[in-house]
Amino acid sequence: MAPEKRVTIRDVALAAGVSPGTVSRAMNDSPLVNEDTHRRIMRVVEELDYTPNVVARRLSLGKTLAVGVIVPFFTRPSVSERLNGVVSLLATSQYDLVIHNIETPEQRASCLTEIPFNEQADGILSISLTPTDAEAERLAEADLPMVLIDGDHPALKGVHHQVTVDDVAGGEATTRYLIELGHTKIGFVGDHHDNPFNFTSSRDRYVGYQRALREADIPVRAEYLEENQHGRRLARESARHLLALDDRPTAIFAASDTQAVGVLEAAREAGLGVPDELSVVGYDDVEIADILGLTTRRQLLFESGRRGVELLLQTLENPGTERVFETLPTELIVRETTAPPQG
Amino acid sequence: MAPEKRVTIRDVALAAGVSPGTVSRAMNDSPLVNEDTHRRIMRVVEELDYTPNVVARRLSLGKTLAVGVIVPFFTRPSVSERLNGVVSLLATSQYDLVIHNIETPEQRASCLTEIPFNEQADGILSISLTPTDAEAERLAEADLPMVLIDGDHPALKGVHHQVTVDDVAGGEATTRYLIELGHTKIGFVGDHHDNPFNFTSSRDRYVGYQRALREADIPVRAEYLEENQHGRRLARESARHLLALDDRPTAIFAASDTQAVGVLEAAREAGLGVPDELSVVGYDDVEIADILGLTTRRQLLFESGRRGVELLLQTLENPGTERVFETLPTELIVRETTAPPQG
DNA sequence: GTGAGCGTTGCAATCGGTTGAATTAAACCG
DNA sequence: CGGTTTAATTCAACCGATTGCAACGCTCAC
Repeated sequence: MAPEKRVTIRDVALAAGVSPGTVSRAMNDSPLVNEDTHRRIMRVVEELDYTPNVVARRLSLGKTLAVGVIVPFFTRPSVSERLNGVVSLLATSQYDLVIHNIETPEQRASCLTEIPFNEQADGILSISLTPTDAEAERLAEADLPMVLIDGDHPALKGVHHQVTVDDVAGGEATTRYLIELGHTKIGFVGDHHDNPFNFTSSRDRYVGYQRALREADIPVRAEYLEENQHGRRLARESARHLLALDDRPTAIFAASDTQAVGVLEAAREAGLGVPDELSVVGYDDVEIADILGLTTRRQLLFESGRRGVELLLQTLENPGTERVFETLPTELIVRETTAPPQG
Repeated sequence: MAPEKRVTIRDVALAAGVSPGTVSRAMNDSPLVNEDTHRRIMRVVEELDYTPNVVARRLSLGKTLAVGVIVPFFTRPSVSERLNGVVSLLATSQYDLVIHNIETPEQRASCLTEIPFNEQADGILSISLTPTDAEAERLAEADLPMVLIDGDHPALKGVHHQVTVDDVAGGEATTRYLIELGHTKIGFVGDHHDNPFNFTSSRDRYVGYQRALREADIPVRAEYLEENQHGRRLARESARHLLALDDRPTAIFAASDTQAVGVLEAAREAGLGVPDELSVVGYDDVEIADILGLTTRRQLLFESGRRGVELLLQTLENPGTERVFETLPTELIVRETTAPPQG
C-alpha cells in the first residue's frame, strides 16, 4: 500500500539470512551456491517480488545491456520495415533498444560522432547511413561493435559487420529489364546524388542504370536524370520535367517506390496512360507498390534489419567474431506499370 | 592510439588538481564552484575529451534519464506517425527513448505489467493501448509518470496524462457526413471489437456510427457490420462480404485508412465504380489516403505524440503537475471517394 | 590428530558518478 | 585582533549490483 521503497539485493539477503554476494550469485545461477540456499533465496525473491536494478547491474558489469540504433527518417516505409526487423529480433534478447532518429544533417553528424562514444550502448546499429572517410576513421577508434545495415564503408576497421544490397547491380538489372522491354528512352528520378546525409542508394542505382545503358549501347542523356530531395511531391515535380521534354522518356526508373508514386501522379496529370504510354518502375517493394500495382525491385528490408541484429548479438556474445559483409539479393516484381513502349 | 581506457571524473580531477566532487559540480554548473576553477576544469574536460558515464550518473541520481515507449505494431503508418511526434520532441531533451514494440497479446501483457516496474525508465508513454481495469490498478501502483496517447482509462490514478481523440464523436460525425450525402445503407469495416489487444478505436467509431444512424432514424443492420483482424487484405475480404449482400451498402465506412484501401480493392474487384456506385471513407488520413484520393477523417497523429511527450517531460521536471486529459480534434477531409448515392 | 582439499559463503573493493557534511581559507566587522 | 560569516573545496558515504579473495566447516587420508 505505502509507497514502499524498492526492494534491493540487501533486503533479500537479510530476509534469506545470507550475504548480498550470495544472492547475486544465486540470481545469476552461479554454480557456486548450494542448491538449498539457492532455492531458499529464490523463494524470498518471489515473496519480496525482487527484481535486480538494471542500472546498477550495468554499472557493475560495465555493460549497458542496450544497443543503439541510428536511423534516418524512420517513418519512411522502407526504413521502418528494416527497423521492424531489428525490433523483432532484439525483443527476444536481453538488450534494450535506444532509438536515435535523424532528420537533419546536424543530427546525423552528432549521432555518428557522439553516440558511439558516450557509453550508452554495447553496440550500434546504423541503418541506411554511409559514413564518410573521416567518420569511418573516428568510428574505428570507438571500437564498439557496430553493424551497418544498408550502408557500407570499405575501410571500416574493427568489429564492424555490414548487411547491404548491391544497389549498383540492382539498378543495372532493373534498367536492363526496361531495355529488354524495348525501351531506349529511360528517365531516372532520384535523390540528390550529392546530399548532406550522404545517402548513396539512389546514386548507386543510377550508376547501375548508366552501366546497363552503356552495355546496350544506349547513350546516357543528362536531361533524363532528375535529382531532387526525397519525397513523393518532389518526385512528382521531377517527373513533370521529364514528361515535358520534347523527346520525353517512355519509361521512368524511380529510385524508390515513394518516388515512383510521384511519377505515377505526374503521369496521370499529364494524361499519360501507364503502362501504355509510360512505364514506371520503383525500388523497395513496400506496401504502396502492391496497392498501386507498381513494378518494382524488391529488397529484403525486414530481413536486413533482422540479420543485422543477429550479427550484432553474435559479436556481443562472442567478441572474437570475424567481420561479415553480406549482400542480400534483390528481385524484380513485375506488376502493372511496365510494358513495351508504344508503337 | 592505444585503446586508452575511458576517461573518468577522477582523471579530470587529477589533471585539474581538484577533487572529483568539484568536477562533478562544475559539470553540472553548480553555483558552488568558483568561476576560475570552473573554467580550468572545463578546459581539462575539453583536453581529455571527457564525457560523464551516463550509467553511473543514473545510478547515482536514481533516475534513468530514459523514457519507455510501449507501442503496438509501430510499422503501421498511423502508429509510426505518432511515434514520429514522440521522437521529434524527445530528441531535444536529455532523455533517451527505449522502444518496446508489441506484436502479440503476450507481449502486450508483459510490457504493461513489467516495464513500469523494472526501473528502466523515468516515465512511460503508451501509444494506442487501453489498459484493462486490472492493468490500470496495477499501473497505478507503480506510481511512475505515464502518458497514454490514443488510449484511455477513466480510473487511472496517479500521475497519468491522456491525449486522446474522441473516437465515438469522430465515428458519429463521419457517418453523419455519409447520411447527409443521402446514404442510408452504410456498411462498416473494422477490427474485431473484442480483441486480445484491447484496441478500442474501431469499436468506438462503430458506436458513433450507430449513434448517427439512430439519430437519423436509420435502422442499424447487423449484416452491415464486418469485423476482422486489422489489415488491408482482411478488410478486402470483409468488404467482399458486404458487397455480395443482396441489399448491398451504397457506402462503406472503414475504421482506418488501411482498411479503406482494402475496401477500395474489393470495389474494384466487384466492378463497382467509386464513388458513383460505392462511397468509401476512411479514418486517420495517412499518406496513402492522399495518394489514393480517399475521403477520410484526419486525426492529429504527429501532434498527439508530440503533445504526449510534452506532458511527460513536464511531469518529470515538475512532479506536482496536475493530471491532464486532452482530446484532440478531428477533421473530415473530403476527397474523391465519396458522393451521393446513385439514382 | 593434523593437514589437504573441496564446496560454500562472507567480506570488501569496485564500477563512476553525486551530494551532504566537514573543513579550510579568505573576508569582514566591531 | 579575535570572532564570525561566507565562499570554495575536500571528504566520504552512497546508489545497487558484481566478483576476486579470504575464510569457514567438513570430509577424508595418512
